[in-house]
Amino acid sequence: MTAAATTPRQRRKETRPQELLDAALALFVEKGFAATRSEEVAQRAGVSKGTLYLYYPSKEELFKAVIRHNLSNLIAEGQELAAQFDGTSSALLTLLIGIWWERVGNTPAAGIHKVIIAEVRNFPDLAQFYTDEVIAPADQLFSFAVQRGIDRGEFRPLPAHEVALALMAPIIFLALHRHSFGCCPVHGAELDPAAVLRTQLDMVLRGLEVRSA
Amino acid sequence: MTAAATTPRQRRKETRPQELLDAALALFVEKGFAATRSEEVAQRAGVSKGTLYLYYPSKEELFKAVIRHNLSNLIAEGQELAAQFDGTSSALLTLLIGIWWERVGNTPAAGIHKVIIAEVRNFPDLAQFYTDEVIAPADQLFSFAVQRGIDRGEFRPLPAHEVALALMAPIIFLALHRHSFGCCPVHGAELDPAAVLRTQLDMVLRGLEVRSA
Amino acid sequence: MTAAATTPRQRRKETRPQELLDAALALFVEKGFAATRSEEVAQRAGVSKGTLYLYYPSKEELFKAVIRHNLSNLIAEGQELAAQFDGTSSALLTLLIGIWWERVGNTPAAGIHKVIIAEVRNFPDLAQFYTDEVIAPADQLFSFAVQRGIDRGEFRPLPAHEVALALMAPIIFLALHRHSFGCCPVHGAELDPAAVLRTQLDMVLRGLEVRSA
Amino acid sequence: MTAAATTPRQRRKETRPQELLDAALALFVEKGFAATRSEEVAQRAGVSKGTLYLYYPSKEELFKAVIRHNLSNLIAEGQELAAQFDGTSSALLTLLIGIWWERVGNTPAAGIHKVIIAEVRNFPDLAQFYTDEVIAPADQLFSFAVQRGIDRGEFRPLPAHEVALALMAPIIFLALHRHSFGCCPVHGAELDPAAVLRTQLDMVLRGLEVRSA
DNA sequence: CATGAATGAGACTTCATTCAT
DNA sequence: TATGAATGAAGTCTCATTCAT
Repeated sequence: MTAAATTPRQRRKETRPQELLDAALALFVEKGFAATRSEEVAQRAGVSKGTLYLYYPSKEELFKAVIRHNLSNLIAEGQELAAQFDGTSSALLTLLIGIWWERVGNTPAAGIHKVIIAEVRNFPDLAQFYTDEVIAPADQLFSFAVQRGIDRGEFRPLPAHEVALALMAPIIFLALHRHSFGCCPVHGAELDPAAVLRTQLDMVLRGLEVRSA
Repeated sequence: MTAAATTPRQRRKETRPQELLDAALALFVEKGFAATRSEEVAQRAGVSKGTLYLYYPSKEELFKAVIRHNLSNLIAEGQELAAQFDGTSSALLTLLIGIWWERVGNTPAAGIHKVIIAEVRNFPDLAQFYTDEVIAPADQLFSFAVQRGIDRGEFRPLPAHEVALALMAPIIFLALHRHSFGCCPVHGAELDPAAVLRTQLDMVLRGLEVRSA
Repeated sequence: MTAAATTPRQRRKETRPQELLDAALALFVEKGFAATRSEEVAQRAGVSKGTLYLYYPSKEELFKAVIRHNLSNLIAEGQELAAQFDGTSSALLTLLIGIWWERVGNTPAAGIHKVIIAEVRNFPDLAQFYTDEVIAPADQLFSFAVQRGIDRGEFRPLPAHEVALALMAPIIFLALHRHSFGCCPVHGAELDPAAVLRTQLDMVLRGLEVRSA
Repeated sequence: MTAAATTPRQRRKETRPQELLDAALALFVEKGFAATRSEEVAQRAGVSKGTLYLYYPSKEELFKAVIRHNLSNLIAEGQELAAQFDGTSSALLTLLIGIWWERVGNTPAAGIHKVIIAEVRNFPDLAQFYTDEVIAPADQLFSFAVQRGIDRGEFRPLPAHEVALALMAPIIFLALHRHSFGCCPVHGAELDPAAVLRTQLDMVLRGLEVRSA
């Protein structure tokens, strides 16, 4: 009856959005956007269905918030990092991919891409939002790093954008796998993600670099 | 006696399955498995809802039939081809990928993988079916071709299975893209698929081959 | 190619109605009227769905035919028998019930009453038909036999119609049981029908007869 | 701001189950289990289809709840009463049957047996539930009362279980009739239920009692 | 006569969203 | 703010009946 400095409920109020976002991320990734029931999101966040709608006016807006919260910021960081980077372009790319792996690839956030790919055509607004907020900036970031390597004579003069895609392909491939077959106990689809990622990037970088001799 | 007031009610038992399969493929790829209404499939095939269920006892069985019809056979062909192939392993891989591109990548069938990835977790039976019928055999096929190259001294001695994945990654990446962002008029996500595929595989093969000098 | 005196198909044609009626009786009794699919009836009779509709224009007409074939005739026979009977009224009733048991109670036809009871309210036409063709005549038959006993001083002077019901109740009870719980392997509802019938009728007749001393 | 355009949307969690149970009982008895549409139940209870499913997860569970609510409790009461009863066994049986008539026979609940009989074979789960919850206990109750009469020398030493059936037969017969032919305006099937019941039980008891002289 | 492919109304159940409390 | 009861549109699948062959 005597109030603590901040009662549990008050403290709760400030962290609600975060809790909802986490719950939503987990469920969207697990079941997809359409198949996730809003009640389940609320339940997992420990609130009622009504409360969810108090914070986000619809399931679609909730998903946008999830994307913003988990990906948009990260990409911005990457862009700053790239702008100030000092070492070789191979090192830059390796660093960027390492960061991605740690902060996204190895977390539930990697599943967002799967969800988007699956439902683009049914939710065009969502698709456009994701393109603007995530795909375009990420593309730009990798293209920049590749072009930097070409300009500095480290890489062969290939079309930067396509090379960027070649670099992102294994990343995305892995992210998709981890959140589809990788999750289900489906016999015959096991993978060691870190090893696969290393092998693939190694191969691509090796094919990209100028051969000294 | 007067002009027909109702539907023609054509009888075409022979061609129905094919028509239904085509309609189903198109819609599953466009909207996903769960989001495709069975009535829509029927309509697109020019029949009534009931007729669809005359041929396939459930939406899930319909999807399995789509997979079998579009992918299972093709993979079997590839396996035969690989077994009798005579040229270099690079040529074999290039040929296999070329065939895939022509018969799958460049057709709606490429979208099946997207659908599966999206819905594995909600339809485990479907996932297992796809793994058994498509993923495992395809994996085996590419691994075989890579191992052949290693055994014949054409490729560096890398783990065959992981290299196979590196080869399939761009294919799958492309297939996914073509049937997600590539379909929507989403500004900023355009791609020239054939060119991308060429670049990526080129890079991987280049990284794979033994350097003579 | 040379025709036999009667080809199988020709012989079939004459027995079709009988076969359809038998199949229908079995299925209606097993699953009820509404729950029996007409296709199943056809299948069990070894013909196609269309053929069934060639002989009976609707499921309802088919059921009426089943009733007529299995019950109407029997009751008419009973009425003739009662009219000419010579012995005691107890003997007459025992005979009538014996015949019923042999020709109806112990055959699938006993299930018809269950079906009717279950679906009267959804199919009033059927109900009226059954009342006119079966219930009323049967009632009349038993009432007649009871009244005969009273008139001849064998039975106490009770209201004949109500006594008739008391006599029919165990019969009907048994028929219903045999075709509901008695069919399912439902633990705790087993019964020895013949014994039960004997006990019950014994009791009723004993309560009905005039006590000599 | 203007007059409500939509439904009142009352909130009455407390009274809903009772209202739904009543509506369900009425409709199941009128039309049978399979033929009753869940939407109709909801409508009759004054709620929407969705609301029904808020309280009972399926039509089958709804029916089970109806059975429990209307019969299970009553039988338990009867068992207590029988255990403490002091008078003759004839009086006990007459009392039990009187209670049944008042609380079940003369209410819609009497129709439940009809529904069950009609659909046992199509819904085995329901049948088993009814057997366990109703038939077995009722059987036990009547058998107990009969055996008590035999043990106390009031009744002839007949097999108790079969006598119990003879006593229940008219009850059930009546219940079935009241909710089948008795409901429809079917000419030729009228009955005065109370009188019939009296006549039949009288006769059975008369046949059961030990004759003093 | 016989067939069985085709139809389409209709059943149960789910779930995003609203709103009275 | 927070709740959770209530809504109703929508989706899968069934089946009596029809009709072209």
